[in-house]
Amino acid sequence: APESPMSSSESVKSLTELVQQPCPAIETSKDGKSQESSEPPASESQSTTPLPLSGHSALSIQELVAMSPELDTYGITKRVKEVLTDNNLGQRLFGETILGLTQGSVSDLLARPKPWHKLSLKGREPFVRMQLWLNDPNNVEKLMDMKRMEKKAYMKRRHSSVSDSQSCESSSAGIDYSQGASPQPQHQLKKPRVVLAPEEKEALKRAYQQKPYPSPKTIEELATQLNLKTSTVINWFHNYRSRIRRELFIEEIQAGSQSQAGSSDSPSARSSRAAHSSEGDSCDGVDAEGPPEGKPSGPEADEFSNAAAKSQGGPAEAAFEAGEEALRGARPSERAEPESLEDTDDEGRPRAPRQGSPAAPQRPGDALETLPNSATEGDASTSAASTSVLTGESSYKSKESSEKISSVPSTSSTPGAGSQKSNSLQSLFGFSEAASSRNTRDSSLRKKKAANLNNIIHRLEKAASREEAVEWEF
DNA sequence: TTAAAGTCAATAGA
DNA sequence: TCTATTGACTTTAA
Repeated sequence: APESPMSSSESVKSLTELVQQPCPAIETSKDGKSQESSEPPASESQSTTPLPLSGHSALSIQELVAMSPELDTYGITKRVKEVLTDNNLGQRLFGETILGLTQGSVSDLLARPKPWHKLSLKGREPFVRMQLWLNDPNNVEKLMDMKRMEKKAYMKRRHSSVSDSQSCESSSAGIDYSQGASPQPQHQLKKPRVVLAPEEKEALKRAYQQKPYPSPKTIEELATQLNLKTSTVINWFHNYRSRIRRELFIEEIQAGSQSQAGSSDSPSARSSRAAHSSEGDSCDGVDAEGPPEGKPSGPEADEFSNAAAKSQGGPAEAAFEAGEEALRGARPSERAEPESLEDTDDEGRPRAPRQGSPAAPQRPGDALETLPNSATEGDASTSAASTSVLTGESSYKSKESSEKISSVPSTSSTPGAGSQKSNSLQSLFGFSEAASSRNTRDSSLRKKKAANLNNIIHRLEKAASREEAVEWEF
């Protein structure tokens, strides 16, 4: 609800005050973990608030989140990153003790924060925690203490080798939900992680460009062609869509922030606005949102243009064909393998094979050999295909590069640990250094938007040809 | 049921 | 080590 910059910053303050008191010392907060009960759903196993907040306060984190004003997620992460790096504190420590998240999640969160208004209640939680942490004058100190304690505990454990589960201190200290004790029997059945080969990724990306929301049939086809499990393909599309979307968010945010560097409105407002605008001008907000049917827009539609172009050929089929084509690049490698396709690929573990997913704990080496593919490169027979691959690839490259830039390096702003009260919230987004990368980003955005339009057109054509109901709002 | 959102956790790279 | 990436899983919404 908070709209005006003013109100948001003010409320931030109040929020801040609300929670500030409860977290005097980290250790206390630690032991205060009992109150986890407040955590509603199933997630209790992990994360569950080890956090330094509400040690005893009546407010649970959920409540705080619920009553939190709009926060400037980008600014918050920026400051957090600064504080962490300035004080040599790791994401793991921070994540586990302050956010109740794993390192990877923290990394992701810090690198690609979604705008506040795009976050669900759950998704806002970490940001509220970060804000609270930033507001805590002793934040760094506490984390340092934690670090020390962890180390001590570790040493102790090591020496006593007793593995009596790092009971005490750990609990008092950061709750090692890390791997720590592996309380239960080691999950014997660990599924090896699937690692998609670059060719496979390329093929999937191409397929995505043609059709961000492939039909089951297409997915099936892709899976078969690439010799991947259907679920892997499905997961890949889910993940890719969602990640692309986030990329767009940050690009928008950054673009927005720099375009109005000097403006006085609140950062939070700005960030959200930026995001909105993007959606807005993609005429349909289509972009980032693109739920299944209603709004297709594929965010990163970079190359959608091609898709659109070709799609017009045939309606529904187009997508499929596209998929087919997309496969070409990757296929060669698969093809090389006799069994790969149809050939009853061992259903037992359909795709496992390829990249070390199989029983073999996949090592780089394995992957290499398995993926023989090898055929791909240099194989004249595949030249045609590879050509298309290359084409596609180049575009990805550019996209990727633009993404790179987009990850703005936090710079100035208010580093200092300690007292960066909410005021910082207001000062965020003042960066101008980003300007340097602006052109690239702009063009990238433009490309994406244009691609979006193409995609829309494409889908409209499709829809029209099959007379399916369309409800596009332009 | 499907897609999105949010995470985990393995692992790739510095 | 630490951070970044990413396939898979879980929860939430529609």
